[in-house]
Amino acid sequence: MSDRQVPSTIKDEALVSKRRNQMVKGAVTLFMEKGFHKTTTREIAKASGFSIGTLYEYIRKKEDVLFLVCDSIYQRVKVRMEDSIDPNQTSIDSLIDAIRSYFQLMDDMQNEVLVMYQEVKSLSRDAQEYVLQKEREMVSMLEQVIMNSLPEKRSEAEVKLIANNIFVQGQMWGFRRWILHRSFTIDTYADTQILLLMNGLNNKTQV
Amino acid sequence: MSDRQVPSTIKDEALVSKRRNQMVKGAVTLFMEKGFHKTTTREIAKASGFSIGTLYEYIRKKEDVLFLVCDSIYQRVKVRMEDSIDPNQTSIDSLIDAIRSYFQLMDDMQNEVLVMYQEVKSLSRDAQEYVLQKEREMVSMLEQVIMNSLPEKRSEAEVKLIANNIFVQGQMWGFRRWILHRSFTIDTYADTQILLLMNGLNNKTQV
Amino acid sequence: MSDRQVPSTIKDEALVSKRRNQMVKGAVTLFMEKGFHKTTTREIAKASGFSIGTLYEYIRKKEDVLFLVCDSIYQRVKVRMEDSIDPNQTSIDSLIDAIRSYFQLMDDMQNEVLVMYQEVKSLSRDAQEYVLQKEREMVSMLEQVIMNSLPEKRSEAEVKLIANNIFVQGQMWGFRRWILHRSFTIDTYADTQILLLMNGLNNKTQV
Amino acid sequence: MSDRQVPSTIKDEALVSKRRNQMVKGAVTLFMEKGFHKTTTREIAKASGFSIGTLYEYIRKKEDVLFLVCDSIYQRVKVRMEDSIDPNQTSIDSLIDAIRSYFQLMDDMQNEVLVMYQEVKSLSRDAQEYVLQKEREMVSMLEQVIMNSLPEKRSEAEVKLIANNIFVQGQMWGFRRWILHRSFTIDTYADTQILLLMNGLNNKTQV
DNA sequence: AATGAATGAGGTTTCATTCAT
DNA sequence: GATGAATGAAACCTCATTCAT
Repeated sequence: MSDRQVPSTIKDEALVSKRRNQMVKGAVTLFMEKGFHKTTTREIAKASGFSIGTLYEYIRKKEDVLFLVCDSIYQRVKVRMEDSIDPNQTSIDSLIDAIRSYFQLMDDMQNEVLVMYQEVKSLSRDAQEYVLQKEREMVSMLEQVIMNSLPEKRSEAEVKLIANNIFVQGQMWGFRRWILHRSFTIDTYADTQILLLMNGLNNKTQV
Repeated sequence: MSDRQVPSTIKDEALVSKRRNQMVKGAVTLFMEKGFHKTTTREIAKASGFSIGTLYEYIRKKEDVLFLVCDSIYQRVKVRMEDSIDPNQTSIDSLIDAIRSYFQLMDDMQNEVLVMYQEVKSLSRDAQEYVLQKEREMVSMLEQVIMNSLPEKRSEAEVKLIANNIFVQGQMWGFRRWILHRSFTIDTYADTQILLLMNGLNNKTQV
Repeated sequence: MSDRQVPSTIKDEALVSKRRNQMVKGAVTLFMEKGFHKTTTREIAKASGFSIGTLYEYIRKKEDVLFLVCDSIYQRVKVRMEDSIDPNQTSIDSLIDAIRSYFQLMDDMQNEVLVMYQEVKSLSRDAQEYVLQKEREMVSMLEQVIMNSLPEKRSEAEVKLIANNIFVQGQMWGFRRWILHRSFTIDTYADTQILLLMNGLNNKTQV
Repeated sequence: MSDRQVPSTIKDEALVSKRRNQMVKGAVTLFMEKGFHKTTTREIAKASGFSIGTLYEYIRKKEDVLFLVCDSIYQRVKVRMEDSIDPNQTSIDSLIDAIRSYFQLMDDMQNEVLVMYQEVKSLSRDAQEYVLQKEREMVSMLEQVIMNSLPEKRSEAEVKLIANNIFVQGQMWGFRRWILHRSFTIDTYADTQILLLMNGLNNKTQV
């Protein structure tokens, strides 16, 4: 669906999907290792299992690959978030569950998230806007959960900030792994972040 | 001092410093606009106010410019942090002051921090290690303040995490400006983050 | 076969051979006129009849062109030497024939030999070693003929020296043309060298 | 005297000579190691013991350095040849002595000769002509000795060829060292060449 | 007379993209 | 639909040479 943004000369839509999946899979690894700019289209083609000519039957420009990668990552993240988060729940525990499963997701997709994180700026304005929109949607899923789960009413800004904090803390687990993975596993990381979120520095209670 | 890592063919050290400052100033703007990879060395030279030949008298490779930029940013951030943070203070208020001035600093240097944030991965392994080390030092400054300011003893991991959270929240003000600046000024942002940090979600008290 | 030393991104081996022949042909002329260093890759591409991009599909570095040139020359020299020299002949006349045809060969390939002569030192250590090996092989062909043709047994060193003398005298016809071509044609040159070789200075006999 | 061909902005001729000697000494080593083209003017200046600016007070173009080097080598070779060769002697032994001392000279100046050998072609037409002239003069010294030493009258061409052979065999000791130095010392090399020259292949006599 | 900072033309090489087969 | 050879703009970097001090 979102793929409609990247036109292909190939008619067979199923084939287009299949080839693009190959592409994204190959490209993520490469982008992770060397970054978008240092990865050549030939390398992408090779990693995807077809020729450079074929690659260009399914995209127009190199940047399209990056867009496809980002899009696919967001798609997968979003699906998994929707699966594991029920915004209609109203208990504090449901918020905690949501956070925990989001952190777990960020652990599973560390590499992908890292890539996206570092390379979005290489997208065109348009594509960047599209991607930011996706991110806004995800943040507002978190906002929903937060609002529904908290007993006392909070200001909109405060809720936004909490959502953003959680969102970034999830990504942080990936992009600051060099410092965080020394002191934490994903589980202790989640526990400690939740503890801090709930109690701040003034109280010290077990979650 | 740190410049020793990038050799120059020019002997006059004062001149080297001067020229490199010009370079860094010019490069930051360019990197911000188009990213490191899309910025050409000739553009850097021009923005620095000298010829391409002269540029290469002060660096060896394009990557050196990026290193110089990162180094200079860290240097400036560090100096300002050291100026505004007194790790020997033991009151909660001194922690709050530290956070506030760190956030202010991140507001002032938004662009620089954003650049560094997005481009470090383009540095060589060595240079990256050097930069990460700088970051570790800054995080541990925050750890110090936290440890000294809190009445109750916290676990090392917990302190580390709080320090990392604060550190990243500062950067976040820059790299998520597209979402945060709609709801906050740097002051309300600082206030709210501090509020959350202090009280978490369980209590609602005025700072 | 020997081409395996210079990898190409092009898969069609026949095409690789064809294009490299074009390249060598074009490059020899240029190297002869201006030397390897003063010849630009763009000039080589142009003289070869294709674009600079295409040139680099068939080589990795400019030096590869030089190697290909040297290799091709040795190949051709060797083939012609093998065609015209029968190392199993045992008469003095067969030695004389061998020398005469070798000199004729050096006359035909004057330019090529000159180029190789002046530019081998621009090759990498490895490539130089490879080229010297080829030369050793050719010198030992001459050694064979000499040993088989002479009635009396000579010391190994003496045979080696004679072979080297002949070999260098052949090249000398090319690289000292500015002095030799005034007094000799290739035929009188061959005659006189053979005369000297056979009789030295003590006797004066007609060949 | 020959230096007049390379103008200098410096008036003090003694100083010019001194500086140029430094230059030549430094440059020969560099040219030997990396060749003329891969040696930079800065390297030459450094090896000469002065700055790049000073270098250009004593020459106009990089090529001048090469010319100075070649000129100096020829000068030295010529002086030594004139010292050791008396063209008025008429015995065969005096020819043998001349050859032996010329070969010894070529052994002493191997590196210099090799450099000149490989780099003359980088000189301008004019300079090349000048250098070839020097070479002609040296070859004709040999021609003189040969003519005066031989009992029977030889044709001019034959004498020329013998002189050229000897001349090139001397250089060959340097530029084919990779093959000749395995089987010979300079003394056995000289002996064997003289033996061959005298007796050819038909007779086998001790010198 | 000596210095060395500044210059910029020009070299090599890469790589996204096209298009004939 | 797939291939891969061909293209050339454009990038990085070097280095001979100049000239103000």
